Amino acid sequence: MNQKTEARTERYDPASFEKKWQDRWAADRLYETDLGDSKDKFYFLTMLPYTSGDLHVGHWYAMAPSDAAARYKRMQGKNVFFPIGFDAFGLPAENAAIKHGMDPRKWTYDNIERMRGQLRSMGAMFDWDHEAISADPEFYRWNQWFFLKMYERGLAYKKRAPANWCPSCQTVLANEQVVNGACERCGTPVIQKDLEQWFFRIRDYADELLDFSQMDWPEPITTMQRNWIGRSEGMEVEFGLDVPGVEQKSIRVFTTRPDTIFGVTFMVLAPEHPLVAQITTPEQRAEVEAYVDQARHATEIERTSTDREKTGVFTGAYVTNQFNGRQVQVWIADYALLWYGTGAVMGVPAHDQRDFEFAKKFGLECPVVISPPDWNGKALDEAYLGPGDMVNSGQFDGTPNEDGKPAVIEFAAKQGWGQRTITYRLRDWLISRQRAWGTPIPMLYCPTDGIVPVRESDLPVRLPDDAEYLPTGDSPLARHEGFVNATCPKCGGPARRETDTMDTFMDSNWYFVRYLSPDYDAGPVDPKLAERWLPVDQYTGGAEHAVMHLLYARFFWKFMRDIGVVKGPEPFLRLFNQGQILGPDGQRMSKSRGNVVPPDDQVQKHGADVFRNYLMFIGPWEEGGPFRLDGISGIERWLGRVWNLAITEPRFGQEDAGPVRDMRRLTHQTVKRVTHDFDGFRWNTAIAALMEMANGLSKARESGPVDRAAWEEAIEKMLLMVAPLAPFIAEELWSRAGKPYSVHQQRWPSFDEDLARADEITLVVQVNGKVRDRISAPAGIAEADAKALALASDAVKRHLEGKSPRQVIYVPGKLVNIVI
RNA sequence: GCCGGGGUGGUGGAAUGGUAGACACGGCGGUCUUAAAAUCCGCUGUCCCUUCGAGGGCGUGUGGGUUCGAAUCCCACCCCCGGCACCA
Repeated sequence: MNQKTEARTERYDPASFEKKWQDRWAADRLYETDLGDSKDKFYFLTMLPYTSGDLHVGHWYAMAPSDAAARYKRMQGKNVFFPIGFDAFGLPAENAAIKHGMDPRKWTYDNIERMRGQLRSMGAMFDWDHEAISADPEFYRWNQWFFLKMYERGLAYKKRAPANWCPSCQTVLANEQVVNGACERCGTPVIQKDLEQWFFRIRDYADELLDFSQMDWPEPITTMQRNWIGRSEGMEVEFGLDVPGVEQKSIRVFTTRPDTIFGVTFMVLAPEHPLVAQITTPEQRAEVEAYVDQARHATEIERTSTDREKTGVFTGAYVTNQFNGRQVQVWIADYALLWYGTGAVMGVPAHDQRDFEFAKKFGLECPVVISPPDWNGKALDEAYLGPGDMVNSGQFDGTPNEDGKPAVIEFAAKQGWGQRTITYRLRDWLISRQRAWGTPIPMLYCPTDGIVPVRESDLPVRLPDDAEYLPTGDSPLARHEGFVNATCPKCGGPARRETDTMDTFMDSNWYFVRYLSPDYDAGPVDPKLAERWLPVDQYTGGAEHAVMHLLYARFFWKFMRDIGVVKGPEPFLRLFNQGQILGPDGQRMSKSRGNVVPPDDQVQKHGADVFRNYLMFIGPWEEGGPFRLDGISGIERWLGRVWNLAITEPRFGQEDAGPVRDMRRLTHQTVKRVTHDFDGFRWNTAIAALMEMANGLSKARESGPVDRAAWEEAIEKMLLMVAPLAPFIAEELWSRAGKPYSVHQQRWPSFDEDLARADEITLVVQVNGKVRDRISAPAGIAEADAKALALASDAVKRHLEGKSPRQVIYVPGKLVNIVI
């Protein structure tokens, strides 16, 4: 340092104060919410993290902006509850157990301990007193309780359903463990094996789930849910079956096109359809069996792909179309799915593209029964899907096909052949998992009493501490004698426990209810708190959950409402789905790809404030995208500038009205923009506005003395706006300015429309839609004046070339377009 | 394949019927310094013309359309991302 040095200003050094404030906030319990006071309550929920190990950039990307939004709500005077917990059951823990010989419980809880520390370093205002962990018996006990309630109400039932099965490992595989149709461990081709499994009747709620009117969700998400539920109205109709020795005398199909019933030339059964074995003729048997076997290896995506070459096999059997007495060949093809409709479809080649291709390939007839406009009676080149009059359709000839649909249904009903039916693409929810690290399903199998539920008073059914995880064929719990052997509550005799566990989506169905009273033991939630704090006001989480979790949770909420645990139609009033952050290579981050960006190094290097703001600045939150560190220095410079502006006073002095007005306008305009952007979760543009403000204040300070009142107002409002985004630096600067602790308990700054308004506008002048001039004009300029100003422009005259304008369009305060 | 989202400078992005490229990164030039870093200031889509004042053409994945005016709306196509029911 040389002797000439002025009092050197201290530089922005996050490491010097971030830890200090983190500890202070924790010691003061600054973020603890008084749940007893529900005045202006705001339940802000972000999806709970899975206990995968270390926190990665994706967690920060999800949680830092959620934290900023929760802080903003709090500054607006809401009593905000912002809890956190851990999704602790699942496959990765079990994989770790198998791979490293570790106890999945230890793996999970060690991860939680590490993640807690990392989450605290983020500076988020989580209320740790309400943490819930799904692997705690106090939590999963209520999963079991809910299961029993489902069972009591007939909403839980058992049936056979296929699961991925590796014949070599003798074990069930998750879809993730199947790579190109083969077992990831041993490479053996995976087959579908039928197992007895538990289901929840989500379809009973399908119509109610289609009602999105009681919540404010992004439209793409509701569209996806609507399509996922896939409600179709149509007809279920019987085709006569007469195969010697087969008891069943008809096959039912579901169709959304009853108007095309006279055009049926074949029927397709799903290869798994129970009738297939019975009706197949001896000559066709070998071919059919080979096809059925082959279909067991195909994934559903492959089977339903519309651009795949159609495959299928004739069973040798026929059914009768009762509408016209026509004999119709019965085929099997893998594009028919057993679970959808009746597992059988009628083939109308002329009016369904898939049927058309099938018929063409197998040389089946293709009679037209809906007349295309100006149809000449010739064969079609492709299926005709549009409207038209029914033809070749007996007594229905000449009926417009839309009227024909109800008419055909009515006729079928009168004849006793069928009826109007609604079917859904949505399937009942299979919740059984043949795994050890999950909630045990609380059911018993008694040789005398059959399936018997565990008594409520015997809950929780605890996971054993010493299960074996190595894959040897059975579910790991099935080999644990102490777990399996139980007593039947009905007869007192020996019984076996159900050894399957529940899908982990069960946990995420209701964890946000548990947060309210994680220690409550008289029920899943303290009813008083449920009444006061539910539903969730704002939910944030990854877009990848748009359908499954968010639909299951809505279903489960409605069930909880029906058993009186919660009130109201929907769990999440407002939803925001952020995009997914990808690795620098544009791929999903995963350890196996080696593209995981650990946030800890960055936090160490730049501080938590810089890192979280960088994530908010890189683009619109809903879009996500590849993560690169390229621009982080821009955020560092901006916060450095905020720091300098706040800790070094400018020269104050008397000033002209103009610059004072300009500074106040900058302040109020920025508050307006930032408020608006925060409301829409547009962090990137909010930060851009704050950067412009900081740049503007720097410039004002450099160019001479500034007005004290305007400056102090600017700095104060700027720090308040920075507070939700960068909680550490805001607190430090607020405290240095001698203002009362804590900046996070202050009110969000207000703005004045008049002060925010610009005095001058730039009037854009176009000739034939091309910009030719820009003229500065007073903000309130009248239309006639604006047009006159535009026509007087030299640039405009040059482009008019003497021609006179045909039309002059004026967009107030913005633009004049002269059309010639 | 189906459902949903997206494609804009060298890079991340802004603008959702009215000035394309705000705000940043990077680059170039300057200030300060013995020097470097940091800071601060200026320039930065592209091509043409230039008498150096400026002027003009092109430009938002591709092709077409609607409109006085299109990144924005409509139609067709291409590519990328998410989901597709046992990863969570």
